[in-house]
Amino acid sequence: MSDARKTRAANGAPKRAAPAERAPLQAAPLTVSRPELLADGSDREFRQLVHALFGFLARHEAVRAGHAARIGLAGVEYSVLISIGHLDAEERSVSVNRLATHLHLSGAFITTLTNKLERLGLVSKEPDDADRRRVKLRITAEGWRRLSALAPVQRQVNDVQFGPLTAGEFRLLNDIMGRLIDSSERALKLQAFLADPPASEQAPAPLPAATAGKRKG
Amino acid sequence: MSDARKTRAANGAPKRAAPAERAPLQAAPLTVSRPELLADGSDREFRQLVHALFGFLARHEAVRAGHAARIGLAGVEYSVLISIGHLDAEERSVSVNRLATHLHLSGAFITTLTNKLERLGLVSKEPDDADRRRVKLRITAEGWRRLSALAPVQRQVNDVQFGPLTAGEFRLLNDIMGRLIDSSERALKLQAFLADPPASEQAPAPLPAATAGKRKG
DNA sequence: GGCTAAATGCTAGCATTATTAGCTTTTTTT
DNA sequence: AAAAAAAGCTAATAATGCTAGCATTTAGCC
Repeated sequence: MSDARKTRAANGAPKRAAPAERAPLQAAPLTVSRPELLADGSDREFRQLVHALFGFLARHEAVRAGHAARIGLAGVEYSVLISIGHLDAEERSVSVNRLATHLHLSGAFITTLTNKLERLGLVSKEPDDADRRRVKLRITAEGWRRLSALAPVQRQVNDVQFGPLTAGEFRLLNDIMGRLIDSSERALKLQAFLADPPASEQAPAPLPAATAGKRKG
Repeated sequence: MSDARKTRAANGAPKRAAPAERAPLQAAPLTVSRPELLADGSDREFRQLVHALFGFLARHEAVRAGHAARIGLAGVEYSVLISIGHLDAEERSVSVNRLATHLHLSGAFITTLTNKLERLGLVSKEPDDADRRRVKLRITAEGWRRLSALAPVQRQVNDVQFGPLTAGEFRLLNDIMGRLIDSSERALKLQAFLADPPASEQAPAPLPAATAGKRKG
């Protein structure tokens, strides 16, 4: 009853399994309502964008995985490595938790990854003298060597991946992404609120200050 | 030897573990070279964009997971469900493999997911009369019902998530994403080529037609 | 000062997500 | 008709990332 073909084969007769009441071809209601995002009253282009974003994400991650593979790492591991570099340059001291929030991953997972990178000799962990609960993460000389060796190839690939962008589009895209991150954050809060309203509060008050609501990891 | 704090605690003495030759603070070479993507000869903004893309896409997935949760599904399952709807509307017949390539997932995984959706009564699978190896995927009436029930909430959340976009930015973003998907595809091919050049071909001929090269899933 | 509470990171166990390999059935090619 | 290819299924397995519980250090409070 789970394999249509098997069912048919077993029966021998072409008795098709309950043709599932022909679904209304254009039954789908709008998934967005702002007029700026509708064309001729249809959300077709909007759905297209949402889908394209996933498509791009898959490829963007694949490119990262490719860069990472060049120095023997998985995609996330590579992200952890360079993020240590960036945070170290900007903030002068990188802890496990700092990195975890930066990358939106759990502390435990960062622990696992940084331990592996330490074993590989790409990252060093020293106790932080100011707060000895903390660990100071740093890229080792060997770590920098690997990143440097990677750069020439990375440059070629990145040039192709972002080739179609003009300087203006590049700046605008950068700007748009910044705004979309913020608005997505707000959307997530609203979503959590709508999924789990604080009881006795039916009113669809837009933008609640903050709601607990269990959130998936 | 993997836990800096433990080592220290065990020793009692503050002997810090080999301070890891102070890494050059700005040793990182450029990761992109096109002048359109550089500002003052630095790739800082470009790195920022790459990072922002991951940040946004992570939240975009979280929003999808939230929508999905409303009808008791995981993020991918929801994507499979609506993709069946879209492909069915556009192409009139959706097979497992068609869906797999559309979503960039393996056929086996699509089989698993669609079987679950069938068990849940949201999707129907009938043997394709034209080619009986194939299965015709369809959203059931119940599936449409769930999607319709979801829509009002989805609309509110999507309006917030994409709130900052003007009509012009929306169209441009849509256009840019389309181009970036194509260029990313090309970047992946180049990357595969550079990782595994067909031997005896050292010349860095840009844009090879097509190379086999094992690719990670 | 001493007791409690909070914060940091670690380990272990597990859930989810998605792939590859091998099999059966049907279709296509020779 | 036989061989090769294509579609989808199952099983085993890999990668990814989380939660729970623990030890150590720090901060707050009386």
